[in-house]
Amino acid sequence: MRAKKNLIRDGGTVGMMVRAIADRIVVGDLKPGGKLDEATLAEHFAVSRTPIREALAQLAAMGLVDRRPNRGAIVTAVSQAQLASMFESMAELEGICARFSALRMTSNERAALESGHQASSRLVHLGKEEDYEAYNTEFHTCLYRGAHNTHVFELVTLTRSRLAPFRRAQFRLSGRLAKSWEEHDAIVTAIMRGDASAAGEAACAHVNKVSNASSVFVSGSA
Amino acid sequence: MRAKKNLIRDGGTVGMMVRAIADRIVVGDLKPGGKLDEATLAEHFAVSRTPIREALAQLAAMGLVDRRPNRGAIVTAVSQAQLASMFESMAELEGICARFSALRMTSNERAALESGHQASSRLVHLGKEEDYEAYNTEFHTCLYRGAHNTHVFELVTLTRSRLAPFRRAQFRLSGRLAKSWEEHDAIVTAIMRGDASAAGEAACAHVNKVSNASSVFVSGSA
DNA sequence: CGTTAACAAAGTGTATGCAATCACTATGCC
DNA sequence: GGCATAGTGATTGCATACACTTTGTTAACG
Repeated sequence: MRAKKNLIRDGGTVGMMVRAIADRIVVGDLKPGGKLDEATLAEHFAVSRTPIREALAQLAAMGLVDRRPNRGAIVTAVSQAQLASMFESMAELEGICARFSALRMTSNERAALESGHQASSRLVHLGKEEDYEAYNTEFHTCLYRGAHNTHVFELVTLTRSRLAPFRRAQFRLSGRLAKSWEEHDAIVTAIMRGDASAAGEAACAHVNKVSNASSVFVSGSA
Repeated sequence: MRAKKNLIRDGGTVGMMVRAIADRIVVGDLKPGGKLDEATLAEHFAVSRTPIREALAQLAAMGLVDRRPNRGAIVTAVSQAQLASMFESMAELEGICARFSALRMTSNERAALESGHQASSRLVHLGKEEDYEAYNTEFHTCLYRGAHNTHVFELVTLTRSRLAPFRRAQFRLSGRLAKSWEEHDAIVTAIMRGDASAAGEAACAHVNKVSNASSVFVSGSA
């Protein structure tokens, strides 16, 4: 909540720059290991170095950049092992969310989850990757909210933001769209049944599939 | 100035102040909702406001303080619901660590875990609460490391630091020491057997017990 | 010719000053 | 008498200036 508040702080100068820099990192405009010169960034955003330093501090807290003492800040370069650990964590966290969701979701939340899921089947048949990706984010956010645990929500959101750069193009893999929907279906069905452990297993397996799909791009780019 | 810099060699000035302020929050010297005035803190640490601001930013990222735009920073006041969610998260995270530890701990790590655990039994019989508390921290850190997942380690460490203020006095409850050891024993035994699910269950249950024990103090103080 | 030490340049860390925003209070109006 | 509004005080946020650390290059010595 608090971290999110800092992220979404509209109108704030530093918040805007945080999002701008984070976007540039996620998009790949700034590559891992690339130097982030404070003076250059200050000139780019037409501000002084002080707010830039604040922004870099927040980005460092998010794990997107790495600040070395007296040696400047660089875009965080995640090793293959670290990436695997993040995906593994993500799978576990999603499993927790799905488990809790199966037990705690309100009837409204269940209805919204199911209706959105059924509607997304159209996107799959039409092959609308972009739209499905947008819905996918929404779907998972529903799971996070449905767990009714603010701290888990924070942790899973943090992890997702760190993984964002590596998950971007996962749906480009042929057949991934349909498989994703089937995996979602298993999760939704289990949640509707109130079967916590099945929902947890399904969500965990789903993320692990995404992990495998994304690792292709990682090894390809690195 | 130079003499002071020699003193704070480890981690830099801001890191030192972050730990100092965090300690004061954890100890209870600074109470939730208490205002953290930049000028006062700057005078207290004999530095300017700039590094204080950096320290507050890091503390905000840790979730220990809450920075309101243009309204100053206060010690984070966690609601009962948020606290419960954090304990629940902690239980799940520890469960994950124990599960992974059962599968991945090296023989050295297993030996260290078991020997430390057996040695701690002396502390229980002698009723050395302080020493046992110190060992307890070490024990759980072993579990976190044994999971061999850097990201989970980060998440669980973050959560533990946020919960630290509320877990301090848990061992003051009569009989909690012996029960804690028994719960540890169940975890260690399961890990030694390589029984992942049993280890996870045991660790999860252990933290939930701690949650119940700590909630007494929370409701008592608040 | 290789190695080391010193110097210079660049960039981060810190201090201080100024401007903008927010809370509090007092006064005027309803 | 209560509420709204304007003024004042304080505190945060940003900019600029300076000091210290680090790094790369060059020159001198072994």
